[in-house]
Amino acid sequence: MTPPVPLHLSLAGQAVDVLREQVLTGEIPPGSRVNEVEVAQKLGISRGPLREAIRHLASEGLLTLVPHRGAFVPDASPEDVRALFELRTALECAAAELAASRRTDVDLVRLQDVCAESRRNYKAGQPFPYRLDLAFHQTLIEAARSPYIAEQVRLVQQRVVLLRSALDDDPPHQHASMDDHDELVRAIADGDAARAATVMRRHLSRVCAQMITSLTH
Amino acid sequence: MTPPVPLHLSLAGQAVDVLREQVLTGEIPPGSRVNEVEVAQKLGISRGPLREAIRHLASEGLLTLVPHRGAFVPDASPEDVRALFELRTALECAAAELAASRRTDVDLVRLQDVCAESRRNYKAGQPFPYRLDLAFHQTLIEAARSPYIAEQVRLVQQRVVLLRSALDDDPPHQHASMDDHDELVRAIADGDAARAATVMRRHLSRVCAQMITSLTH
DNA sequence: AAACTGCCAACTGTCGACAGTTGACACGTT
DNA sequence: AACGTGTCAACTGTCGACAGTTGGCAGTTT
Repeated sequence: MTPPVPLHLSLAGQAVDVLREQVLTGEIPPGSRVNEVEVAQKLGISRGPLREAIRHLASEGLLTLVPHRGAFVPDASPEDVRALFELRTALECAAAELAASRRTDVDLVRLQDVCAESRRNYKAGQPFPYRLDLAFHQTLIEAARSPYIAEQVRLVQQRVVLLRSALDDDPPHQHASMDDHDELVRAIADGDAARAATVMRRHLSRVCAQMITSLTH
Repeated sequence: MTPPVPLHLSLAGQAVDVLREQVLTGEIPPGSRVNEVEVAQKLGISRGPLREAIRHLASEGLLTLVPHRGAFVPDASPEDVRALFELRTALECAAAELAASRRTDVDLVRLQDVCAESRRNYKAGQPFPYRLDLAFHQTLIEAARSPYIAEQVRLVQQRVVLLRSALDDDPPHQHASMDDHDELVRAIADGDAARAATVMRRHLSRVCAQMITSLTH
């Protein structure tokens, strides 16, 4: 029944998926260590594939390796957050510019749909789910049609998820984010690359500040 | 005495250095495969550490992995070059802006030194060595003081080195590059972030075009 | 009591061997 | 002769075991 093999990712690949999930959800908390034999047994695999998975996640920035000590889940300082957002800003501003000049009409519809769903959710009293924020930025990246930038944005967003601590809880911030998204879509709809970049920069600057304050309190 | 251990990199780490060198110099030509047992024997190590090294280089984009087939040195299409330079432009334009606003005086001196040495070299009839071009961009990145951007630029530059095919041979292009560098330094000296970004964008656009033409001919 | 020294357990780094898959070659069929 | 099939060698994926290093703990000294 199950497809013979194609679904059957290598053990290392499966381990990457499981570990990534556990790190991003905080099931393996920041600062803690990853014991190779212990985790390998828990996953029912040998240490070889698990090591491969660990190194892979380390290359994505989700783990940090210390020689002869093992792999640790990094916990971030405000300075780290600031530096990481400088990278994110560089990438996503460029993506916003490209999206403004390359977008198709279906790209535009997709972006508007995500924004609309966010509004609906919000008005229904629900918080602005991080899921929809991710979806918006993801859709924008696809509209930019720049595979290398897209890949890097994906990695950076992952690291942001790793550091984010309850960003969903601040209604004024949520409202501002949704406004930013709407304004971004308008700029992209107009094909105004410069304005798209400007709005994106302001948006990420706000998000970064919010993260740092919620990190230090 | 040699420090007790720190010099003693892990076998995997040593393998990474050796392999990276061989890939970047073309000693292992693009399109060719990396045989695990063969290379492991040649390096005098086991397959374990070598596999780790291969995966690491793959995460840097210097090798591409194919399940059950092995690791290959990627050879690029013009479309790849264009997409890669979109990423490079995003990163280095941001770096140029940051450098313009954060540079210290010694940063400025270093940049001017590199430019001066390039000029001297060029007037002496020598070609503009790629080494100095790398040095310039490296110095600019350091002046930007943004560690995450710096790391990504390093990785992208590496991939550019991998694709570049005799860029040193076109004198007009070299001249234009040196002019671009000089103008960049002036913008950074003035603290003019917007102009620095503009010049960097034009510079990389030129380099990209040059690479694509020299790739297709 | 504080500091130093030597030992020990736990864990990572490395190795060699086995199992499963892939692509190619040879053979047989139409 | 072209095509389909079966077999095989080569290589990657995975495993279990050994060696070297690290950090901590107990014992000793001042």
